[in-house]
Amino acid sequence: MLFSTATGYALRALAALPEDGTYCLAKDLSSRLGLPGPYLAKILQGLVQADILASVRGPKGGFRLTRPAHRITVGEVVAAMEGPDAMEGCVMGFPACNGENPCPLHDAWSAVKSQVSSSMTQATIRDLQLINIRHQKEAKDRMPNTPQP
Amino acid sequence: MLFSTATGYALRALAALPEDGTYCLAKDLSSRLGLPGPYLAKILQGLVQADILASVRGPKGGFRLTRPAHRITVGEVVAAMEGPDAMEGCVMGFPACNGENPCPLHDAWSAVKSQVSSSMTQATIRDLQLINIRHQKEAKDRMPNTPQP
DNA sequence: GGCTATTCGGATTATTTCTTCTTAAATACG
DNA sequence: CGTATTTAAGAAGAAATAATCCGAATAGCC
Repeated sequence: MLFSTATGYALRALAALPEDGTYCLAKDLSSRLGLPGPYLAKILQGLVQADILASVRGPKGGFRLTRPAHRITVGEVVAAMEGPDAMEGCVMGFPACNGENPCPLHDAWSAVKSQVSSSMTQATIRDLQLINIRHQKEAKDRMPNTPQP
Repeated sequence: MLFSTATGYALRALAALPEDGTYCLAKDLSSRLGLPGPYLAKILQGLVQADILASVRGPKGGFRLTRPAHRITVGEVVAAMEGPDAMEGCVMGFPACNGENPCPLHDAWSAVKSQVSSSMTQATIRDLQLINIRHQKEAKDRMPNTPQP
């Protein structure tokens, strides 16, 4: 993966939140996604401080997005998790690599960076939600004889 | 960086080895490159087991490439360091992401992967050596009044 | 209003992985 | 055969990941 596991967890959690702004328990998220509960809780706290999530404690509390899902970009989340310049520097860590004296992967990587960066600023949490929805639908279609009420 | 620091160190060390197959000390490499000596030594050991380096211990010993630099690809080194499927899976770690149900970065990332992979299998250690050589030359040109004999 | 159950917030502690250091083994040379 | 040199391997430290615990805030109920 390109990013840290924590960033992956953050994105998966955000994509699993309900769209209607209902508060959602950290515990529910972790059990639903199969992620380590306490670790996820800490990640969610960080997202609150980054103003991506809002939290309320006490009964009926939990976490929700501060904005509609389509107003939160993937890039924003990555920046909050990994720091603003996560993709800087040479792919291979060569200090001598720069535009005038490029490493063999320099151009490929530059292209990659701008491509991924622009995709990240375009893609929103809403887009990620759709993956899960499609994924669930797909699973359902494969097994039409689901438990009846 | 795309890869781990250890992989970066490995590539930098390989690129700094003499071309003529002379044995080179781990200590020399680390001091020349400014890398932590013991850690680099361990990395070099791993490269020996991957049949990229050969080592001899004792006086006049050291490390050297098992093949000419242009016969060792960057991809081979990365695979030895990071495992064969270092770039597999979704960029964001989404389990639900696949070709039929892609995440918003899926296509961009796929393009990236094939681009970087092919660059990696084409680029060799020899190419990396050239960066350093150019880099040194450049530094020299900027400061023509170097110490005279 | 006060009590209680619920849920986040922060601190502390374990576990694993990554990095660095120390000691042991091997080789060449006198 | 002994000693200096150099890698090899295992031990120690640092950082990331994951778990646990208790305190603080909120909502609902009596």
